[in-house]
Amino acid sequence: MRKMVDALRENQYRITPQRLAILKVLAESKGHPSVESIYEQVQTRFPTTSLATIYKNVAVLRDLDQLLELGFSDDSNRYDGNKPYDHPHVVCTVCRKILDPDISALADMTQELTRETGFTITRHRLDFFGVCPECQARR
Amino acid sequence: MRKMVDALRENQYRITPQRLAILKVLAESKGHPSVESIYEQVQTRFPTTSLATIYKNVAVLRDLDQLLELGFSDDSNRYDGNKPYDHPHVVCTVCRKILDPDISALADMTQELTRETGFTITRHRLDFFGVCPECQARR
DNA sequence: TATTTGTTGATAATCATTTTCCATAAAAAA
DNA sequence: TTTTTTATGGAAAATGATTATCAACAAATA
Ligand SMILES: [Mn+2]
Ligand SMILES: [Mn+2]
Ligand SMILES: [Zn+2]
Ligand SMILES: [Zn+2]
Repeated sequence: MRKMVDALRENQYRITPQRLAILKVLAESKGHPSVESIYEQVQTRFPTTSLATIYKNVAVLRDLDQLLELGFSDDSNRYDGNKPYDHPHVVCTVCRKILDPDISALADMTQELTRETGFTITRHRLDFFGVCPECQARR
Repeated sequence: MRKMVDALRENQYRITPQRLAILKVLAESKGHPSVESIYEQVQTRFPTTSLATIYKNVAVLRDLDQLLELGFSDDSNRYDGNKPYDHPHVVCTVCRKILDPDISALADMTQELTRETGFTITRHRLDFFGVCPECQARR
C-alpha cells in the first residue's frame, strides 16, 4: 500500500481519492479481484466512479510493477497487489476465488528446466485448479 | 495419430481427408501449433481448406480428450496432440514456440497443495516463459 | 447406385472485455 | 489564487479470435 503510493509519487502520478480507494481495495483483498470487483468495492465509497478509471489505474500500477496481472483466456483478468511478482496460484473452479499457496521447491524447478531445455527462464505462470474447502462443504 | 483416428471412429465421426491432414499436422508437430498454423500446413495439401474446418475439428478432438488446448489471454490457442493431458510447458517469448520439458517432482507439488490449502486439485496449467537456445544464438 | 446424414467452405455474426474519446473536474505548481 | 497539467466519468468504439450459418459436397450404409 505504502509502496504503491510511493511508486506513484516517484513517477509523477497524482494522488487522487479514486486512486487511494483502488489501492486500498487491492491491498486488503485476498482473493485476487477482477477489475469489475474492484469497481464494485470502490463504488461503495465513490458512487460516481467509472469503470474506465479502474482500468486505467490498474494499467498504471501494472506498468509500475506494483501489481501482478493474471490473464485468463476464458475470463477477465485478476490482480494481486500484495505479491506483485510471479508466484503459483490455486483457483477454485466453483467460486472463482484465487489463493496464494506456499510452495517449496520452485526455484529448483526453474533450474531443472534451464539445465534440461537450455531456455533462459524469466517468468512463469503456475495455476492449479480445483475446488476450495468452502465449496466442497456446500455439497 | 492412430489413437485419434480410433477415437473419431468410436464416436461415429467420419474420416475425411481434411481430418486426416489435421491429425497428421498435430501428430507430427513439435511446437504446439495454433489453429492458424495448422490451417497453413493443411492448405499446402488441400488449398481450399477453410479455417472454420480447422476450428471445428480441433474442437471435436479437444472434446474427445485427444487434444490439450492451451488458451492464452493475449494470443490464440495452442494445441498438443501428443500429450493430451495436463503437463508443464516452456514458452519462448521471442519465436512463440512451445516445448514439453521433463519435470520430476510434480505429483509432489499437487499433494503439497492439497495438504496445505484443502483444495481438491483436478487440473493444472504450468507455463514457464523465457528465450529458447535458438533465439539466444540469434543475438 | 441411391439414400442418408455428417462435413466442408465461405462468410457473417458474436462476444465480452478492454480502449479510446473528450468535455469536465481536480491536483499540483507558480 | 491563478495557471498548468493530469485524471475522471460517461459513453461509444474497438478488438479479433472464435462460433454460427447454410448451401453444396461427400462419406457411409445398404
Ligand atoms: Mn497471488
Ligand atoms: Mn505439450
Ligand atoms: Zn470455492
Ligand atoms: Zn525462440
